[in-house]
Formats: sequence, C-alpha cells, structure tokens
Amino acid sequence: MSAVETAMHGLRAKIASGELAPGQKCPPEGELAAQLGVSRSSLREAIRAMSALGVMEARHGSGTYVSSLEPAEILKGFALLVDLFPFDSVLELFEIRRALESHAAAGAAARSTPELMAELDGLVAQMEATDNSADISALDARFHEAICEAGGNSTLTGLMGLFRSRGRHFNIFDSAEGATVREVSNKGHRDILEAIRNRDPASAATATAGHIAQSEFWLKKFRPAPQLDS
Amino acid sequence: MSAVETAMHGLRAKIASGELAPGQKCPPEGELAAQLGVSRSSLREAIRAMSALGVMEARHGSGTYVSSLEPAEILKGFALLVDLFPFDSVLELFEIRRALESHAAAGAAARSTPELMAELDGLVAQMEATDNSADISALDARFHEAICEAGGNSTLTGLMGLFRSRGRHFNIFDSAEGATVREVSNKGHRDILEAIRNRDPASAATATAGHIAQSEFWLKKFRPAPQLDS
DNA sequence: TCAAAAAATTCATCTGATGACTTAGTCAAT
DNA sequence: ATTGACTAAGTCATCAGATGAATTTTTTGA
Repeated sequence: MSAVETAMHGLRAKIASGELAPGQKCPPEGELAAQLGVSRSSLREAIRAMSALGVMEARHGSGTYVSSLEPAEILKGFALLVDLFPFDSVLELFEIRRALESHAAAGAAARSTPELMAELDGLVAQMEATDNSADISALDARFHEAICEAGGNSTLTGLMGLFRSRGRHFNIFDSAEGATVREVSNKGHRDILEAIRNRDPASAATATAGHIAQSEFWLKKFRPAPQLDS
Repeated sequence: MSAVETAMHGLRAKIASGELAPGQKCPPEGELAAQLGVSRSSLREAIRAMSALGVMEARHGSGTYVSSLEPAEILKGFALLVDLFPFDSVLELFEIRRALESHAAAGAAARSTPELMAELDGLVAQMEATDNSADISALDARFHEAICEAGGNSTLTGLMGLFRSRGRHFNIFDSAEGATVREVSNKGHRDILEAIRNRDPASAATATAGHIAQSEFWLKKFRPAPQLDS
C-alpha cells in the first residue's frame, strides 16, 4: 500500500473507531505523520484528500479538525465536482430530482406549517413580479429548497441542492421562449403551492414531478450552453 | 487564494474548457506546476484532492489522467466516505433509497426483459435456498442493483449502490430474529419480482417501497453494530 | 523480426527550511 | 477589573531539492 493510502486508511480508522471524533482537533502534522509512519508530505496529501471528501478540515495556523460528518454538510463540497458532469448526466440528475423532490413535496404537504406557506407565497409572488432571469433562478432554487427542507430529510435536501446547482448553469429562463417558460413555470409553482396548502401529499408529489419534468423537457429542447463563472 | 486552491481551480478550468478532456493525459507534474504557478508539492495536493473526488487519476510511472467524469463511475470512490456517516444519517439514506429504488423499479417493470427476469428469478431462488447471512447480503445487493440498472438511470444506480453499501454494514440478517427477517425479506423480493414480471410499474414501486421500509424498520429496531472491515 | 537490455520519463516519497496565520498569554493603560 | 496592544508559541502552507519506484520508449544484439 502506498504511503498516502496508508495515511488515509489510518485516519479513517481513527475516525471510525472514535479516537478522532467529529469536530475534534487532530494532533499536529508532525506527530500524526510519525504515528502513521509516513512523511509529512504524504500525510498532507492524505489530509487534502479527506478534506476534498469533506471528512476533515485544515485551518491555517490553528490545526486540523474532523468535520461534522453530516451528509448534508459534506455534500456542499461537491458542487465543484458536479459542475464537470457531462450533459447526458444532467438529464439523469433531473430524473432523480423528479423522484426525490416529489417525495419531499409529499412530506412537506403532510406537515405543512404557516411559516412554510408564508415563505412559499412570498417566493412565488416575487417570481411572478419579475422577469430578471437571474433573480428568478435564485427564487426558484429557494422555492424548491424550502420544500425539500420541509420534507424533513436533510440528506435529501443537501443532495437536491447539489443537483439543482448543476442544472442552473443552463439558464432555461433566458432561452428563446423565455416568456413561455416563465409563465408555465409559475403555473407549476402555484400548483405545488396549493397542493401543499391543502395538505394533499399525492397532489404535491404529482405537481412537483410534472413541474420538474417540464424543466427537463425544456432543457432537452434548447440545450443551452452552460454558463460557468470563473 | 491559497496555492492548492489556485491549482485546483486551474485544473478545473482546464477540464471545463476542454483543454484537458476526459481520459486525456496531463502534462508532467513539473510542467503543470509551472503553468499554474505553484510548487510541485502544492500541485500534488491539488491532484490528490481531485483524485479523491474521482476527477483525476495519477498512475505511478505513467502519468496523470482526467477520469471519465461519468457520475456512476465517480460515485464508486465515495464508499469510504459514506462508511463514516453517523447512524441517524443512515436512516435518511434509507428514506432516499425507498423513493429512488421505487422509481427505478417502476422503470424496470415498464421495460422488463427476459434476461432481467431470468437473473432476478435466479437470485431470489438462491436467496431462498441459503441461510448464510453474508451470501444473502451479497445476493440481496445484486437483486436491488439489477433492478436499478434496469431502471435505466446509471447515476441513480451508482448512487443507490453507494447508499446500500453503508446499510449493509448493519447485518440485519444476523440479528436476533434473523429467520423472520429472511422470510419476510424473501416475500418482499417475490412481490417485487412478480410486479416486474407483470409489467406493473405502480405495483413494483409500491412493493419496493414496502420492502425497503421493512428493512428500515428492522434497522431501527435492532440497531446492530456496524461491522467495518479493516 | 523479435526479445532483452538500457535509457528516459514520470509519479512517489522524504527531508529540511521558511513563511503565514491563529491562539494564548502578558502586561500596561484606563 | 476591563480593555487593548503586543509578544511568543504552536500550527498549517509552501517551496526546493534529492532520491526511489514504476512505466514507457528506445536501443541493441542475436
């Protein structure tokens, strides 16, 4: 086994065994390297890999810590990765969103609260009041995220946030039929909103599936170029 | 921006722009480090992080390559990560499996083929013929995987394989009521199988959701200790 | 032509040194 | 006693150079 692999396995073992608990500070690089029997360089590469996976975090001048290990938290680090997925995969991500966000919407409908309704009402109103595609995109993302949160599964919420971030680079609101897209999209949001308001899980799921399928359809139709920020 | 971040952003940019295409060989470390304006050590840490994310792969003596960037392929590298998730998160993963594998099962039912049915029949027969928990666990995993594959979404298949690997460390077939667990589990598989054979997507989804919910129930009930291999 | 040997290329690892950032502690001024 | 600046120690970040190990390419000899 290579030195870096040795170090990674050692770290993983220390975490799995509880010797290094979530949030805890690790021994300094020198000491840890000696414990694991590798050089500081190799240990640093191992820590860098664990950081990329969201398992550890090195803070300059302070120390190296084990992360919270909460999936929702860890998933946030993968945005950079999802950005590199090929187009065909994006369609697969949409299919997953369709299944999963429908599920979450049903959960949200079952436990709908006045606070949730107030936020969703506000978001929909704002979306209907503007035609700035960047604003709409942000509001739309928050609308879907709020519903996922209300679904009560934080891992699911994190996963959807990640997948949504990828789809957003294809700005369907800016396409040739932007006006139509916005109109139909708003209608979809209204349907979801009312289903949740009526505490009707089945309708909420159906409306969500339809809404996301619609986005998927447009994406396939226009296949706009992705817009990466540098 | 730190040196390693600089290098990672540079690599990501080269990949996103197509300068480094999937499967392509990168320039040697020294040259790449010079291009990106960082030392070899820092570049190596960046490459190590990209490797952990499944985006690049360094082959000793040969060179460093960009990976295929297929989500299903990349997901395989995260098993080590999922192994560290806390127990409560595992329950959330099961809920996601319930929603997603149901979806895949419906797809499998819609496009069921003789080959698929033959494999599933064989797997179920084998599961019913043994009471070795390790064998059952492996057969069960393949049963679910085959259905996911038939669903036609490779990203979903990869994701489910990853989530399933975590749940498998809790060996519910070895629990106090192992015999009952096996019996009810076999019944669940039969129900899924017949629904797919009958090309009945709704039943396939329902049966799958029920089957996974049952596993989830047992997991909560027994909460067996996870068994990590070193 | 083919196979073995040699050379070149490239990643892997280690060591040592220096810089930068954070934290804890000290101590004086208010 | 509280605050604030300053100091010192601890720790990660980065770099440079040397050596080892694996692969690939080239050369060589039969």
